Amino acid sequence: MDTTWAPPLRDAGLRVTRPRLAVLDALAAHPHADADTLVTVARQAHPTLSPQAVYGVLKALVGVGLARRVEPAGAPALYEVRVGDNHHHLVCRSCGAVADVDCTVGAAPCLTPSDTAGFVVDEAEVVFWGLCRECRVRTPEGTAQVLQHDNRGGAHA
Amino acid sequence: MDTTWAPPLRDAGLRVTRPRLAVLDALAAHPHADADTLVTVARQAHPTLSPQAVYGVLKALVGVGLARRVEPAGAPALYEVRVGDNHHHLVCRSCGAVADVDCTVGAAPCLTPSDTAGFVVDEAEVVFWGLCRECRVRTPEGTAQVLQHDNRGGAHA
DNA sequence: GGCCTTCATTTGACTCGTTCAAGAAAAGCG
DNA sequence: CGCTTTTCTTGAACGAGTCAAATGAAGGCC
Repeated sequence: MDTTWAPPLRDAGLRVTRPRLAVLDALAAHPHADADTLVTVARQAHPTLSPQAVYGVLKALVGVGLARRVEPAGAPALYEVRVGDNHHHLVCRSCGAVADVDCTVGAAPCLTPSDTAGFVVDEAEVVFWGLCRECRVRTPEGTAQVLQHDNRGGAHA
Repeated sequence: MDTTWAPPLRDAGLRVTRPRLAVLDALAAHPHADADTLVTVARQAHPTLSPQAVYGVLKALVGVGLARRVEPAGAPALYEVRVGDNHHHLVCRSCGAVADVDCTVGAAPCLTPSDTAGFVVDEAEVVFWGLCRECRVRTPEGTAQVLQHDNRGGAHA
């Protein structure tokens, strides 16, 4: 599996190191993992790996475009290896689960705001908030409201 | 000015206090301010106001729907009083400036992802990343890349 | 293959934004 | 005007992520 990642790393001008391979494998196995999870997973391949090393590796990978960083409001940052296409994300308010949504590129009206206020836009980031199937089953009616955006105008204790 | 905010606060079941009025005024004057800015501004009306008080007030306001919290990746959270409509934001990668974008509600194809992977979506959050006019003038060609998302992999229109 | 330069990782401390907790003060009802 | 409840103050704590110095590994060159 190591050889799979070596060429992309070299092409990006990065050295091929054990920590980087371990993190990349961990990323491939966990498509939307936070730094902490990646430390845990990558340690199976490289037990002495430190959290800071993972942060460093991730920063390098994101810097050269081999990984992407996603930061849903109110949750630690997530990383994914799927790059090159601009897809978006579904985030569960209750458990934080993340799923990919393919962007309907081409005919994507949402990506060109009507009035750009003088900005030159180069990317549109879309986050869909909701409840995943499991959480919908577990919480009969909108009971759990864990992750951010819990502004319902309801009663207050 | 105080009387302007009192009714909404009461309607929401919140008491009308000096810190809350000060923060609301500060919010109205600075449409996309972070907590720190709000502390500074609100102190003009209420000099003894503490940062924690502002955090508390903001939490209460967001809780009842009088304010909205926005968290652009890589920057401290911003707050705004414009609620009730689902508008989106333009964020400048270089200076962090934020501008509102009216959402083409009604016919908003971006709000219904093709495959929801079992999620029930109740909100779509869109962030447009780019450069504001000032930063474009100041930095000839894509020089500055300060705020997150410096993955020059495959940005897409 | 071994040496050397350079880049990467380790280790540890530290910053920033934010939250938590206990007591004091103010709001609003009767 | 006094009482109850909410809210503010004060001070400490927390998690995620970053920074810096020193050790260690990667890979080009001979």
